[in-house]
Amino acid sequence: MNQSFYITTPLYYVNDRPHIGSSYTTLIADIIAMYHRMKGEDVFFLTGTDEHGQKVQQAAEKNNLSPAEHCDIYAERFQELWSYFNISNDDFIRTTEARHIRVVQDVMQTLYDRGEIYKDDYEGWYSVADEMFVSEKDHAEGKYRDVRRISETNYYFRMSAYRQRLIDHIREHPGFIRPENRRNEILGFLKQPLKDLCISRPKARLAWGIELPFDEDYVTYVWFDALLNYISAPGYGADEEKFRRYWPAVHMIGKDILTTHCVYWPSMLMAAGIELPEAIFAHGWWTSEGKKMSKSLGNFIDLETIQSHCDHVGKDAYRYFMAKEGPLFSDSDFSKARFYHTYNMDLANDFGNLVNRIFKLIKKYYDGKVPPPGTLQEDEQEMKKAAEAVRDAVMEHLKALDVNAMVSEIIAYVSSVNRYLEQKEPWKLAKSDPDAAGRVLYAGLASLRFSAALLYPVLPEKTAEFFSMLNSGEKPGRIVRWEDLSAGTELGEMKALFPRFDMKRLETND
RNA sequence: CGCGGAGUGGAGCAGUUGGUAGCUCGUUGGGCUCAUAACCCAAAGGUCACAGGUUCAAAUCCUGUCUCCGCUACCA
Repeated sequence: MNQSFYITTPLYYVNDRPHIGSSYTTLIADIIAMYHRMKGEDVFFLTGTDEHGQKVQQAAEKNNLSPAEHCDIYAERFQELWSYFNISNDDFIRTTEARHIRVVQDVMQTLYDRGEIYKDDYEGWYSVADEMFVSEKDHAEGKYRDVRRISETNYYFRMSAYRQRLIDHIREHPGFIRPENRRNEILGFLKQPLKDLCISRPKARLAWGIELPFDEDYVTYVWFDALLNYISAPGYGADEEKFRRYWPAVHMIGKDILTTHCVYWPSMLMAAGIELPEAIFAHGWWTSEGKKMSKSLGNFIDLETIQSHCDHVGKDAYRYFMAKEGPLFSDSDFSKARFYHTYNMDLANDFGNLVNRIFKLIKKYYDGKVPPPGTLQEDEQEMKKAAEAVRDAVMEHLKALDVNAMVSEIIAYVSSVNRYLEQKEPWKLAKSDPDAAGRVLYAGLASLRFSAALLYPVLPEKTAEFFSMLNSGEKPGRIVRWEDLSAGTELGEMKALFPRFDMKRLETND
């Protein structure tokens, strides 16, 4: 049986409107999933929505909807978004689904039976206005209004007991938390004693949640509920074969939810006796035009803005930018100028223009048919070897989940084909030495075909168009051999894959 | 306050067994004209935050200073 690969996005909370940040995690997870499928692996790629909790309940009330109705609207919105971006997720889980609730209650009961959960009173500051508990420090700083001392009885998970085991695991598995700076953050965090985690909410205060199996007066704390999706979706407790096949997962997350994923989640799994995730990768944030995105500044890059960019240069251009320039290891800036500039440089000038010139040369001098390679000479052998080296490098970077490096590697190769052409000048050779010109054009086209095949997860639509132009009967989705470009095939109709974007348009309208 | 990270030519970044600083973009000059005002070549531009120290030799190791940033959890 093929090797399996399981990758997840966080479950998106059905409260905020989707924006660039929501799309980024999903897009890079999608790209990684697609590369693994290209390798022939059996991939399970999961995303979904997190639908419980106080904020959902409040938002629903505000709109005069039941929480369930509210969730339906948002879940659909996310599904439409992923469909718009051609996201290849294999499953979409909603935490309000029965299959999920069953697992949450099952795990909850197991932990309770094992004595991992206990009941206790908590006394602390509570802001009535904001309906939430306030830390000692925040209260001292006067951040919240209407604060009073209250006490509440809740259930607690003995998370503190797992501190040392967690530290050991992180130390013994360097790739468990990535990138390394995040790993250090968590190790730093764990230097202090770990507290137990409050995992319930009294229904009197919050009804919208999964009822505790051992106390009907309480619902499960939303994070405890949500994290379990990673095992409920692949069939934990329901389809053991499927679960064993896919678990453990690689979790792609944003840096904001590092602690929940790297501390709460592994502790929960250890307590339940379940294997820990293979890796947790926390990427950085996008800034917008050089500034931190914030609700108050109102500079969130929302879906409408993204779609208008996609209308100009295609969805693949957006995927490409996310993949190549995205904040994998630190924060990164999304500006219109940078976005369109990158599009022009890499896709229009390098890739698109190169396709165009080679196709035109073949049309002009070879009647539109792929010329025979003849006997490849040293330079062509070099192109072939370089292509294979790029493929290997891309697969290495894939292991590190370094999408930035993967894309850079391929586009640098495409760029080298431009240099190769310039050096060989097939437009001159065509007149003096047609065989040599044919060989060069074959090598150029073979290199482009190889690159296009490798770029498929990043540019699914455009590489499909490329193969259709190539008219070889192939579809992207697998890694090809450089030398398998068959001579004699008549090229299909030509069109500009990536029309240049006129930067002047940025000044005039949008 | 504590812990951690960062400060490299105009911009964004590489650069951990220490040995005369690289990449992409931008800028300037040239070439080519098969191509989407594209492509190719070349040049200019950095005392590698600052001050000390170790060493034959430091962006790279040590010490101190300045600046920026992240984390410090039950409201995900």
